[in-house]
Amino acid sequence: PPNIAHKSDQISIDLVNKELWRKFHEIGTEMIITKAGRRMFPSIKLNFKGLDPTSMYILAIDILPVDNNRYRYVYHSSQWMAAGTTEASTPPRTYVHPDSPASGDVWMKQPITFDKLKLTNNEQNNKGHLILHSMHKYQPRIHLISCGKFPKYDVISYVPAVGRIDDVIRDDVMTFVFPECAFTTVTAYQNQQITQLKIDRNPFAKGFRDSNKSWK
Amino acid sequence: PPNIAHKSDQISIDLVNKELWRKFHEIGTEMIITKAGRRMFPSIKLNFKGLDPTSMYILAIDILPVDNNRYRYVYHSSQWMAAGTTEASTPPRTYVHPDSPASGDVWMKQPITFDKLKLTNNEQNNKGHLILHSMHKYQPRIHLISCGKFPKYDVISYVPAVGRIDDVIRDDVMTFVFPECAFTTVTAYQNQQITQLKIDRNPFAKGFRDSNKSWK
DNA sequence: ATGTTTCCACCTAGGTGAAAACTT
DNA sequence: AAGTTTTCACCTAGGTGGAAACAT
Repeated sequence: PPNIAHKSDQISIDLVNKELWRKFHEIGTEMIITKAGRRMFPSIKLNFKGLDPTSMYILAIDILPVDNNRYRYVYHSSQWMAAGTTEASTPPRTYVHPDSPASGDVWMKQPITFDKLKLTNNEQNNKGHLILHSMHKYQPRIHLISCGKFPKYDVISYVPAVGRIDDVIRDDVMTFVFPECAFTTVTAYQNQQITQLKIDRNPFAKGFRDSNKSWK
Repeated sequence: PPNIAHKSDQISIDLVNKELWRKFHEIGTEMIITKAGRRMFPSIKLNFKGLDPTSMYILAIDILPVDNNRYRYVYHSSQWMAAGTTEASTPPRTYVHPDSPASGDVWMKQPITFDKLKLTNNEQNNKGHLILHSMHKYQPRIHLISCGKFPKYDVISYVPAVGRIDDVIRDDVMTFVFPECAFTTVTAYQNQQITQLKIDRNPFAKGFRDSNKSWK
């Protein structure tokens, strides 16, 4: 259709903090989920190329279970083992990046981070957090949706509240998957290497930095 | 034109924190402006009624000088006195509310606050702050711009980056002025009653609360 | 003299992992 | 036993007015 950027454009997305993600992925990334909602660390940070500078795009993310298995962490082998299956969960929510919709211009100007996204295990959550089950493996997906030119007013960028994207026209949606962003959900860290890497890299996380002593 | 809400709709905007603004206005509201940019306190908090729930609106604010006078504060009479005129300043910037554009539904659901707006005296500011001159009197104006239905995707709300609205079609713009929001710009408070009221009401401002002693 | 800038102690607001309490 | 929730000390991030330094 006219006014809609199409897949055939040379659009590409790069995971900016790829190295950090891979460091976690080597060990086995764990994400804490809580009732109140917890950020992901690392967060997904993207670089865009090849967008039409004047077309509007909506950027969204969802997180799909990679299988129906429940996993448990086996300490002596430092591995996650499948431990039974669970029933199918409710359809995943979609988190719309708060800068959406924005012109290609805006998306390409600087790296875009999903740092406000929160994960929860509370099925009743009404704050737009993504609802996941603990002790399961998940794979985030990025969706870029082309939605034509914004009419009439030349406002540079647009930011949506948290919302859903349902019934999208598939031809205008590009989906990107970064395998290094897969993770296992937990309510408390299982692998101490993960804990240490989070403490080392997340500015908000300062555990027992010096010794093996507690704060008290 | 079709799809555009019109002035004839029974649209109204209420200043939610009217009482606080009037308390300041009685004394003579002062707003600190800095090079780096400073928030307004109070901030402008609005309630919307009568919008078309499914039409999109952009909400914006600008701040106009009320005259060409420069003012100085006369301590012994606790009054602002005109003290010479200044040349015409550059055309005022417009600050677009970061939730813009959003559907009438979203604007009406809860009070909308311009709490991210910052004022500066730096003419070279490139962060979208509103540029004002110190020791002048100003009047904020609210602009509500109807821009039709957002096409194709049913995203609930949109938030723009800081930007300008130029060349708007006047028929679709409603402008609201709250006289109690007028203020004088300063780089340091002149009237100590203003200082005290800010300290009392602004949660971020904690001056010498107990006595007349300094922190040191 | 008068107005501005810089720096800072003091706040609010909220993101962390650890530990203890709780649940099943 | 295994997993979840709650609480909390410790952080980052950033909004205040005061005081001193600076500028004109």
